[in-house]
Amino acid sequence: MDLSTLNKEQKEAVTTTDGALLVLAGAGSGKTRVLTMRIAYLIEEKKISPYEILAITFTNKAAKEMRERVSSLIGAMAKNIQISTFHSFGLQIIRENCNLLGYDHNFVILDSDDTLTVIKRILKDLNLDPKTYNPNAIKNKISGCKNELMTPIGYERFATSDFEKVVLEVYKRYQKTLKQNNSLDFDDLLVLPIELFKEHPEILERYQDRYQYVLIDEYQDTNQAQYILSKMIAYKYKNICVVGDPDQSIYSWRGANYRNILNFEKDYKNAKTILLEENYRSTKTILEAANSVIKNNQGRKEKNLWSSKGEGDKITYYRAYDERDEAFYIIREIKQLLNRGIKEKEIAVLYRTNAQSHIFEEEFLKANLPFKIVGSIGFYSRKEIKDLLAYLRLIHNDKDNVSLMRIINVPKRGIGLKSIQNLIEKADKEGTSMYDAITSGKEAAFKNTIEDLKRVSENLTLTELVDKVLDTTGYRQELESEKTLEADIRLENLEEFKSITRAFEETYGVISLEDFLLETSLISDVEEYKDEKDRISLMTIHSVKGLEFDYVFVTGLEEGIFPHINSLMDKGGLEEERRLCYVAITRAREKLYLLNARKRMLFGKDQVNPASRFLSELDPTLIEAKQKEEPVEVKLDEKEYLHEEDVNYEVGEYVYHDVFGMGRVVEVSNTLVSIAFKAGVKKLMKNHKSIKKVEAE
DNA sequence: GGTTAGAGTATCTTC
DNA sequence: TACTCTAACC
Repeated sequence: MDLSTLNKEQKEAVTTTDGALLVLAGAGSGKTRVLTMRIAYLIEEKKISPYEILAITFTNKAAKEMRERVSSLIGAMAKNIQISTFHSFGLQIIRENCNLLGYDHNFVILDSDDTLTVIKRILKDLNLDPKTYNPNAIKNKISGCKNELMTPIGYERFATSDFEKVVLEVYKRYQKTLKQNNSLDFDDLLVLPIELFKEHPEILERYQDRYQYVLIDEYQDTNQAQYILSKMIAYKYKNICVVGDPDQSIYSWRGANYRNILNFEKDYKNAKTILLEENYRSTKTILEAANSVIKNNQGRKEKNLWSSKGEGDKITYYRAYDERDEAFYIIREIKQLLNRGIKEKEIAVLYRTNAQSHIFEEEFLKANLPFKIVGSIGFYSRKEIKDLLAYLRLIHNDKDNVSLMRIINVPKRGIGLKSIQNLIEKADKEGTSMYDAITSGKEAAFKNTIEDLKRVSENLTLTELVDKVLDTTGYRQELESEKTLEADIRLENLEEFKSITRAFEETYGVISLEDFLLETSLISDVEEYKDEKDRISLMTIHSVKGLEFDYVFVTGLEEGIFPHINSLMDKGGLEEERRLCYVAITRAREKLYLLNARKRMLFGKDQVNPASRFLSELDPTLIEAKQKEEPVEVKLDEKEYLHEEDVNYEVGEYVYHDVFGMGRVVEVSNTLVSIAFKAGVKKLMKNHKSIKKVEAE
């Protein structure tokens, strides 16, 4: 194996295979390279079976990328390595042992919306006002308990205030409800394996023997449950390698404790520590900018990150008039980059909150720039998709009261709140699920529909089942008769859902409903299934962690936005925002753009925010500032690039596009048209002037 | 039981 | 702004 491309420290990190190893890897120091090479080294040089390696990443995206990169080193064997997130690893353990844990194999996983619904329901049962007892706050508190491995009984002695006592009561009921519904939440995916291992040491030992080599990425972001879980698995052989960077710890709000990484040397007595301090990613300018910001955090271990790359371009700071102007500037700049031959996939636009993405989405669409929004304003949280999934889940697990309540009256069947309340009480009295409690009335017709679907589901592919559900429930019909733009989009999304099920069927052959539901429950983003290469990425800073781009635009650098208003109260929160800023800056390889707006629409009101403090922390010599003092005429006037009258297309029609060349229409909706170009399928505005119809010969 | 209007509130980040 | 929830009507 060729290790000659690695520096001394990297090489050491790759070849120190036995025992505990801590790799403190600064941003861009080749961390992923080390991890993937290490796995390849274990297999090729140390002759470790791929089955004996467990690699944990933080996101699905990172897991996917790691597998690809290992695969390019060692080929097909890579698919036998367990590379997954903590949550999907936990899910796997639960699936392999669900009977011991007291769950039926057809359990379902509730997402955070579902959990919130359950909590609201419980508050209602307890006759508590959700205004006094904020359901979201309760949810977070319960999740916090679970991540600290605190059961309701354990929480009892901490619950002293009135609010905490309510949380305790809700927590107790919440656990009971989940169990009754044969369902789990995200936190259970970590908690249950730990419980299992505590009660059944022999099972733990099986996993310890199975995974003799453990690697964990982004260790600074592990919470207590994840920390304990990894410790348990690695306890017997102690071949554990953790990689991380305390300066990039940005998940404390969900229980991550960056001290886990600082305490590693205490946890493993003979642990070896390797520092990776050479940055291969960014120009000196970018790196210095990152350093000048992060050094304002107190109580951090000083690092000496350096780059052998050149100075590079200065950082561009643009102070826009408002958020639209911010988008316009980015679009103008990107167009210039593209003209210079820069690829779309090398450009990223970052923001602090998902809400900021709207304006970019809108303007990018108008400007005809190909983009993808990566992140959690997910496809899967759309109403129609959640409804469809609720049907599928109920077909799969009729104990799932949450799903049942969601769709028993969607589309309208004349089953109102009163009937549902009655059903809940009946089920409660008889000690059954709501589904089983149905015996008569309009509800019985609904039950019949589900029974039919259950029956046919055994002989249909997943995609066929989806169609069947939409047809027999009348869901599709209802949307079709609406004839509104909104209904149109919903129908389009349901079609999109089928393209996902189809993709699954292509990858796995026949996929069972069970596998599909579990597989998708951990993925919030359709983009993770697609692999379109040449698009500009728009995403939150949290989702961009672990990725890198040549050109990076960091937007919304305003007090109240970034740093976010909720973080200004305490020092810890502010320091986490600063780490977030550090992560954002260090994503860029070649050039960094920093932007903010003088005035921004927030909750329907204009707000004027001062520039972010992070900007003033930057060394001014690294920056070239531009700003717009006065509001100017909107340059990208719609008339300039849109036809006034509607243009219509038919599937199969040929068109010519100013940038993408010849293409063929593959899909048409009310406002958009999908066209297959040589460069791939693009979704464009129908009325855009850059598209011209071409008569077929 | 369904519909609608008006009020109230919220978005911070994710598996 | 945009969404959700509630109360009062039909």
